[in-house]
Amino acid sequence: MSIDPPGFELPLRLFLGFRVLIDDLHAELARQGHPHSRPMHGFVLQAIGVEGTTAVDLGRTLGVSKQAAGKTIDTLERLGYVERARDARDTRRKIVRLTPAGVDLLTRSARIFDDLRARWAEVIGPERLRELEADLRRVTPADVFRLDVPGWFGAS
Amino acid sequence: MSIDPPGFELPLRLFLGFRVLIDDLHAELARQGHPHSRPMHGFVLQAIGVEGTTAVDLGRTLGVSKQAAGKTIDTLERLGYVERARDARDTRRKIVRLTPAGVDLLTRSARIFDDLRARWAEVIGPERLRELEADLRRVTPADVFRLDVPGWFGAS
DNA sequence: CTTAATAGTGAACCAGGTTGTCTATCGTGT
DNA sequence: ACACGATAGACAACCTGGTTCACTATTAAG
Repeated sequence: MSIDPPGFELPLRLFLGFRVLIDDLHAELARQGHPHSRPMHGFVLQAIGVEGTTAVDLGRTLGVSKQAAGKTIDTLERLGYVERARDARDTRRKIVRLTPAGVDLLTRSARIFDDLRARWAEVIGPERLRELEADLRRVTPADVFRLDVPGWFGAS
Repeated sequence: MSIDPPGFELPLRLFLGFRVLIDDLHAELARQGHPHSRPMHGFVLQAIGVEGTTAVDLGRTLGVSKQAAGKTIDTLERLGYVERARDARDTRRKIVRLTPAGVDLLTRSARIFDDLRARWAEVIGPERLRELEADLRRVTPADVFRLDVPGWFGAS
């Protein structure tokens, strides 16, 4: 490689760590009956939450337009992970709620993430893993959503 | 948040760490005369390397089709970071090479990444940072390119 | 009660990925 | 020597998912 400073490895390793976790998660989710689940879905379902939300709010949470949020909801609805219901108080709004399949996906994801974390603890040791998480917490912002990964990384 | 296991934080922190580094890099690059540089560009320029490459090879390196690589090269060419030259040995091939602007972008990125890493070292301590990198190396694959981030995270 | 703000939707557009097709050129085997 | 398969690049069509603009329906406020 031409230009390979020490600082160049750090972002790569962080991303690869993220990616390997997400890939392992979805391989396991596919085995557990969610073959069509995509990386974005879990995050969106998490952002929707058990309380439900609306397209506008979801867009705000994820940092995308309400139209983009609406399209994502369409996809999740088609996959059976969410459903839309009219709000009696405000007939403009449509509440987006998790279906049992959506809750199942979130529940399994949670357990699988715990398992993957345990595997990391076996490799690098539980203490080092706790330190790694603590260190990352100190150098990253608190705001957890607003990933807006698709688009953000784009080359345009 | 509804479902918030310990294992759920780890991938988020990894991604946020990656993202905060990349965002800071591009904020600084914009200040240093590269306002149109996007996250993907640095990785692609790195993959092209000072030796140059072809669309087919670049596609192989990045894990995308040769057509997609060609489109990315079009963009970088339009921005003035690479240029295409005919290969005298094989007139089918077009060698993609970094322009001085492309080399400048890579050089500055390298220095800025080093600076950002130094800032992390100030926050969490140099020893902890080395441990963090060593630990990540043990849980991530060696293959550094093939990010194929756009698309991989998609919600389709 | 008029008017401004908000929720959702559709259309047009853009970026960037895919596959399929096509031409030009290279390289090899007979 | 030459035919033929493999390769490089480009073009088109299509898909996804993002954007903005425009529009309707409904709520909230002056």
